[in-house]
Amino acid sequence: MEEHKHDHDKETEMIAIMSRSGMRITDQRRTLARIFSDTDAFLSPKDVYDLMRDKYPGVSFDTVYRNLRMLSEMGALEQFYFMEGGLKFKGSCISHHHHHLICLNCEKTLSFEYCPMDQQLKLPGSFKIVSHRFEVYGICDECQQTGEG
Amino acid sequence: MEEHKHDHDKETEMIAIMSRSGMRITDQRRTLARIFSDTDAFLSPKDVYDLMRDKYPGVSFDTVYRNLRMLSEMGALEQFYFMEGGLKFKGSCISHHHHHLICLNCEKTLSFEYCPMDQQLKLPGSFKIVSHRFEVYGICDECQQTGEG
DNA sequence: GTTATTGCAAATGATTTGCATTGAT
DNA sequence: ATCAATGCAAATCATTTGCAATAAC
Repeated sequence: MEEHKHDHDKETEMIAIMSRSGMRITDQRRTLARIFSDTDAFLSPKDVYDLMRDKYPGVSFDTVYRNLRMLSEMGALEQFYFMEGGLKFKGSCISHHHHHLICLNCEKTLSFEYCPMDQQLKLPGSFKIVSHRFEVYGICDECQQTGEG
Repeated sequence: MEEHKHDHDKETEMIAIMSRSGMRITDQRRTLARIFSDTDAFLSPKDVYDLMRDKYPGVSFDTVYRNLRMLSEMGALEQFYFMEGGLKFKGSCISHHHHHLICLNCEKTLSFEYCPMDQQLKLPGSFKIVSHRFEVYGICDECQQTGEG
């Protein structure tokens, strides 16, 4: 059930972000960019570590963590905390604002354009709105078919 | 900046949930019900532990954890993972479906009725929708005034 | 050559578990 | 009296840190 619709633009963009932020482009980071441009799913640090080791048997867990954190901080990755699965990462879609459908089974994501904040929400009190979060969870086509949901 | 709009109904409801689920009503749990009916804010396990200790100097951290987890599982508490602050809990509002404004400063919450899923969202693919999440983050009235945001 | 990045090992922090004791029913 | 809940200590798991060796610029 591996995803391999490699998104070359995303890979290039990720490396560009690193460069722009003054990071050095190491082979590990190149591999990270490759991993995240190869999938739309959320990956745990362990997932990433395992994928990295395919190419770099000697890679260390802390380097994976360090890089995941740095890439998140500079916006190349999105973080998400799954109540059951802990913290996971996916390549971020910097290009435009949108929200996600998230498959509870395979954790792949599908983005969509509708944003609730575009409505005239009348919210109580007078909060100064800073950000919002809207996600829809379910079982994707594929997982429904393979009965894995 | 303590909240003390004690919600007696919520306290009663929480204890009722425990009873219904076959839990024994210990003093610690009574105190938990009290703590969560005294505030609309999210509390970390450490916050709860500290509040508990006011009444029970001898209470242990693991008991707090155990009870927070059990109460979440039986629906008396809602969990939320703050990217910066980790896992926190608040008394859940079982009565009706709604979403929250969450103050990024004091973590108090304000509920509102608008739900994006009531719109005719046209979502891509054919996900089987299971659940959703919508939260608005900002700075509450109070924190704006005290300049803490 | 200079400075960031890596791998290692060790430290930290959060959460969980086993077990004898205590307390609610 | 019975069985679940507690407190303690130790175990586990995730994440972070210090530092010398290494690699990118």
